[in-house]
Amino acid sequence: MRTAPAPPLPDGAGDPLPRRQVLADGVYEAVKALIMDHVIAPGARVSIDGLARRLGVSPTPVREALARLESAELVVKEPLRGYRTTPLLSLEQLDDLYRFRLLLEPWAAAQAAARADAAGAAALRAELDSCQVPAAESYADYKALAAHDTRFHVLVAELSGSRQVRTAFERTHCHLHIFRLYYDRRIGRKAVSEHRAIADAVLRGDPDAAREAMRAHLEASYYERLRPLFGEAAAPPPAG
Amino acid sequence: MRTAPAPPLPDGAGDPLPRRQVLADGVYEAVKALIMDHVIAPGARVSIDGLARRLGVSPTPVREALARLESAELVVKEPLRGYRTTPLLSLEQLDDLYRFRLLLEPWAAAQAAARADAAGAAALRAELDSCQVPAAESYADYKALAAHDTRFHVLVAELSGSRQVRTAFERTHCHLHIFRLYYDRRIGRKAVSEHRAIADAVLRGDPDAAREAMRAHLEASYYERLRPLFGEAAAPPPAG
DNA sequence: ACCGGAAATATCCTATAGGATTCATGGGGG
DNA sequence: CCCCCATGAATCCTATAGGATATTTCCGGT
Repeated sequence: MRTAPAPPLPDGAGDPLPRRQVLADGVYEAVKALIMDHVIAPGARVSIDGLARRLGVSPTPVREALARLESAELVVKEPLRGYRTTPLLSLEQLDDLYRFRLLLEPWAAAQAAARADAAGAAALRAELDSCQVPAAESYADYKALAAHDTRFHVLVAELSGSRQVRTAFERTHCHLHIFRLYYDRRIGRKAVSEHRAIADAVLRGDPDAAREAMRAHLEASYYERLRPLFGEAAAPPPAG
Repeated sequence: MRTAPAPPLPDGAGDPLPRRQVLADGVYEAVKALIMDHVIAPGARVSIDGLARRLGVSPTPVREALARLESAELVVKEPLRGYRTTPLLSLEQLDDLYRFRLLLEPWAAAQAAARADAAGAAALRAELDSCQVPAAESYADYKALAAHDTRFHVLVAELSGSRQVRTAFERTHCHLHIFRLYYDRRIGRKAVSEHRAIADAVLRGDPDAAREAMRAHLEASYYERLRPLFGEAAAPPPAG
């Protein structure tokens, strides 16, 4: 018999959970973190009982959390065989993702500019101010910047006034997959300045400028930061 | 004490399940049917233990099924208080939904036309032929037509070649919400002929015609079939 | 008669047990 | 040496039990 614990984990990841109202929620976040930080490798199997032991809970809430993670496409279920983490984004999937973002987000930015109101403007300024400090190079700052990037894009989608667009965008979990793919700590400053350009256009109520700023931001993100990860082959434009 | 069973059910809905590989899958379909057929009313509470008793299974697979149904937005969870079915689509939500569809589906139809290949063409023809027979007025035919409509639109999204677009469209579960809203048995014939116009443009490889045919289909669906359900007030265009 | 609070009931949430299936290991045959 | 099959272990899936929380019912006070 092996009472041996699961493979050793870095720092505190996977330790027994702090008390939450519902365990399944905590398990969801814990497993998401394990996958995002590559503690559980892409394509690896995810044992229900194993996770339950590792997190110190019973399999029941783990099942519920995994069912939700499946809809985020971080894991896939094979009946009677268990769950498995999805592989990292391929180049084709990355192209497809940015083609999709180019379809939705410039439209959302233009709508946000056309609909700008006081509350929205305040929220946008608050989000930008939260990242006033150019992120240092620590891991914590990295995660903070990633969180800001996520919140900013969701906020713009929100300000478009279309719940469908916002939820469709959120359900891509694109930041999750992108930051899972890779992170270059030097990208922060440029991304933040591009965000500022988008926000300026929205706050000034200029739909065309907002649309264009968002398009430029997405293309810069793709060509300058992500596409190079896949080598030097010629990069076709994701826009179809 | 009331050992009285749950509210009586029409025909066989909610009876013990036929044997499936994994119970959670069967529970998912059964509960979806209960909600779609308004056996469980919009906004009503959905008891986990109650469903388990009604379906003759234990609460464990019911939990898993409900977690998945939540991501389809047919139910919402309130921690420690249980699940509740979502209300029917409001007029604002319907507008938003069609604005979103107008953003994605005409684009998808154009892409499908530009990329048309033999396999895709065959699939498209097969789907149309499956609805050759103009649907009669029975309930079974209604469900068959609804299923065809769903498959047709998903197929066009699929043929666009963008997995993001296809899954984003599927995740709206729009047909599910629309057919839950209402169904007029006389709409079948016109919808099918509109489908044929879209398919013709795709098969002939004409992106502009495909885009336009899809746009016309969506607008007809909205203005002629759905919008009137909400009364006679002036209908503003969903396109923003 | 109406409102507020306490007991009773129902429900949710988590843990555990056991049957069924799949995966891993080791030995025998080609 | 490689392949195939049997055995054992691990895992999944479902059911059930019990503590915790929310809801309903009932009763007394104003």
